[in-house]
Amino acid sequence: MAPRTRPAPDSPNNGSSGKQGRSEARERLLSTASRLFYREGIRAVGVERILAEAPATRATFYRHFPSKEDLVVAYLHGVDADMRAGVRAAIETAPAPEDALRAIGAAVADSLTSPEFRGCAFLKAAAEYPDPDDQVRRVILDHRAWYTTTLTELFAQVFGNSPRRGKPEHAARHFVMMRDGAMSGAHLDGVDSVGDAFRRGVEGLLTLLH
Amino acid sequence: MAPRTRPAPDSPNNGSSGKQGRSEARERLLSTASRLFYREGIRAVGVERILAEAPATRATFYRHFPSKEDLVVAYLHGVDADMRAGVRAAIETAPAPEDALRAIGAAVADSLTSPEFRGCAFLKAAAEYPDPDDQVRRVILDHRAWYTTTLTELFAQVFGNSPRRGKPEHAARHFVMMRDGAMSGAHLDGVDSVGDAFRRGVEGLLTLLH
DNA sequence: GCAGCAAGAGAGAACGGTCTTTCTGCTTGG
DNA sequence: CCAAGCAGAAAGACCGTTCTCTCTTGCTGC
Repeated sequence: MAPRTRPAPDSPNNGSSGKQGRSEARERLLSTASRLFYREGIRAVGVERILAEAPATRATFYRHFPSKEDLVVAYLHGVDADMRAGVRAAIETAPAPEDALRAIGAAVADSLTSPEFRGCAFLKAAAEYPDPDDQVRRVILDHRAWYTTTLTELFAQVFGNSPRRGKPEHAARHFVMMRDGAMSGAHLDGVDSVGDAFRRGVEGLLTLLH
Repeated sequence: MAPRTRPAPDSPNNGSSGKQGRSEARERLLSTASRLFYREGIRAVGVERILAEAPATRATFYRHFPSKEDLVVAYLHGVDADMRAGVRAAIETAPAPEDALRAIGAAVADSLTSPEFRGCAFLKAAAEYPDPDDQVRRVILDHRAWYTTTLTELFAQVFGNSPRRGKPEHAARHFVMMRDGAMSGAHLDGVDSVGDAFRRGVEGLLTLLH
C-alpha cells in the first residue's frame, strides 16, 4: 500500500505558477544533479553524490523528488526550457525567418566551443534510457518533436517567400541531422573541425534557398 | 534445465592465432553481452544477466575477461572489426572511389532500417564512458579516427580526378557529421524520414563533385 | 597404451561496495 | 504551531569480483 507520499502539503510554497514548488534546497539539488548528470552520465551519478555536492539530505531530496527518475525528468525539462527560450528569443529578434535559422545554427555552433560542452543532453540521456515507454524517453521525444516542428515552420516561411525550392520538412530534417551529428562528434573528434563543418553545412543549406 | 551445452569434443582450443584465446564459452559470453550492451546500455546490463543468458558461470566469465571493462572493450572491438570489414569490402568491390562512398553511405542508410537498430554503438558507449582517459574511450576514438581517415582518403581520390572542388577533409567531416546525426536520430524520430534525409545529404555531397 | 595431470568449464557461496529508498529524530523560521 | 530542512541509520537489492569444489577433456611422459 505504500503510504509513501506525505499528504503533499500542496504548496504553501509557491503561490502560483507551474507544477513545481520552488525552494532553495530544490534548486540546489536540481542544478547540482543537472551538472553531474550532463558531465558524467545519469546512471553513473548516485543520489549520495548529489546530496554531498548540493548539499542536502536524503529526506529533503525525496521530499522534492519522489524518485531519482523524477529528478532526471526535471533535469531534462530544465534543458528543454532553456533551449526553447533561446530559440524563441532568436525568432523574435531576427528580422526574417532566414535570419532566425542562421541565429539558431550559430547558437549550436557556439555551444560546441564551450569548455563544459559534452554533447546533446537528450541524445546522451536516450542512450541510457532505451525503454520507449519510459517517461524520460517521452521528454526526449517531445523535445525533439518541438525542435523539428519549429525548424519546419521557419523553413516553410522561407520557402513561402521563395517557392519551388523543396519541402520545408526536408530542410528541417537535414538541419536536425547535421545538428545531432555535430553535437555528437564535436567533443570526440575536435571542436574546431566539426564546428566548421556544421557552419558550412548550415550555410550551404541556407544559400541553397536563393 | 541444467547446462545443456557440453562443448562437444571441440577443437584443442586454438594453437596459435591472435592475442585472444577462442573458446565456445568466450564467444557465447561476448555475443550475448554485445547484444545486451547494444540494446539496453552497458551500465544497465550486469554480469549476472550476461551469465544467465550466455549461459556461463562466473568463474568462466572472469577467466576470459578479467573485468567487465575488458568485456566492453572486446564488444566495441568486435563492432569495429565488422565495420572495417564492411568498408574494406565496399572499397574493393567498387569500380571507383565515388562508388565506394556511395556504397558506404547506402550501408549506413540500410542499417537504420534494421529492426534491431538502436543507434551507433560507439556514440552510445561514449555517453556512458565520459572519462577521456578510459580505455573504452580510446577504442571509440580509434574507431572514429579510422573512419574519418578512410573517408578522407576516398574523397581525396575523387578530388584528384576532378580537382578544384574543395578539401577532402571537409567532405569527409561533412559525411561523418551526417552519419552521426542520422544514426542518433533515426530510432528517435523515425527511420524513414531520417534515412531519406541522409540519403539526400549523401547524394548532394557526391553530385556536388561534378 | 595408458596413468596422470593441466586446464577449461560448471556450480554456487560469499565478499564488500554502492544503489535507491525509507525511516526516525532534531532544529529552525515564519 | 508546523512545515522545511538537517542528520543519520538502515533496509533491501544489485553491483562487480573472488573463492572453493567438481567434472570433463586433451595432452604428455613413461
